Amino acid sequence: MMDIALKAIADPRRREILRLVSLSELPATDIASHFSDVSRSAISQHLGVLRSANLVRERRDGNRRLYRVNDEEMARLRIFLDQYWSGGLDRLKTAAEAAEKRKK
Amino acid sequence: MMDIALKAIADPRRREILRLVSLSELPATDIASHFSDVSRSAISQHLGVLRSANLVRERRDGNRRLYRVNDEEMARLRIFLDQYWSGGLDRLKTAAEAAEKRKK
DNA sequence: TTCTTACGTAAGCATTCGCTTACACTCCAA
DNA sequence: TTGGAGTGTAAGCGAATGCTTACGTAAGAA
Repeated sequence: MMDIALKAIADPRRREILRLVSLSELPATDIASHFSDVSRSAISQHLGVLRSANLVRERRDGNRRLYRVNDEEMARLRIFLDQYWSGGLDRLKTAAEAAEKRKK
Repeated sequence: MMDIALKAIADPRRREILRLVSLSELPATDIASHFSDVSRSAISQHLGVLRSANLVRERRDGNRRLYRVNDEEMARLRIFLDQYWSGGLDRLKTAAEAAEKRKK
């Protein structure tokens, strides 16, 4: 079931959508207009994927549908990855911090 | 370029492989024998995907090829996700911790 | 040298994916 | 009530994916 979410974020276009709707709630048209090289329908289908992965929430406002990121599901996905990768939040945290320190 | 890694971990079979080689270094045959419902060749191809995503390291030992997880690349992937999802490690950490606390 | 083990890789196939075009529906304003 | 704006969805298509079988190759063992 977490599989669907992982497949969803594996697509760069969908990650960009997630980034947009994490900054502010947006109607589908506005989201689509951010992608000049692809049709509105394609974006609508991407939104469908994100919706079925429960990574975005949809709210109706008259004619429009406003999307925003589902922070809770994102957090759940993150926890899943944490536990999967290293069997513990702590070990991962130190690994990430070490890598970040090395970067500086 | 992080795309390849994300696509790689989107597959449940490959995640299971990563889990195995994060516990201990293993020859390809041993890895394959963990999957009864799929051929050795399929696992070899999965290993190829993980290798080109730089998520595993390969070491030759005579006839065999020993695989282990590449912790450094995993950490890089994790940092990428952290920054992508919430634009900062701190906000993510608190969100994850809050979700975990809610779970208890 | 000649097997055998341990592997990667090529070819082919069914399924999935991301996209486009075309269409259907729901609001709301005129 | 008619029309346009905002949106999801069906159909179809080319490309990518995951799998199988078959083959190729390197490293010991016999």
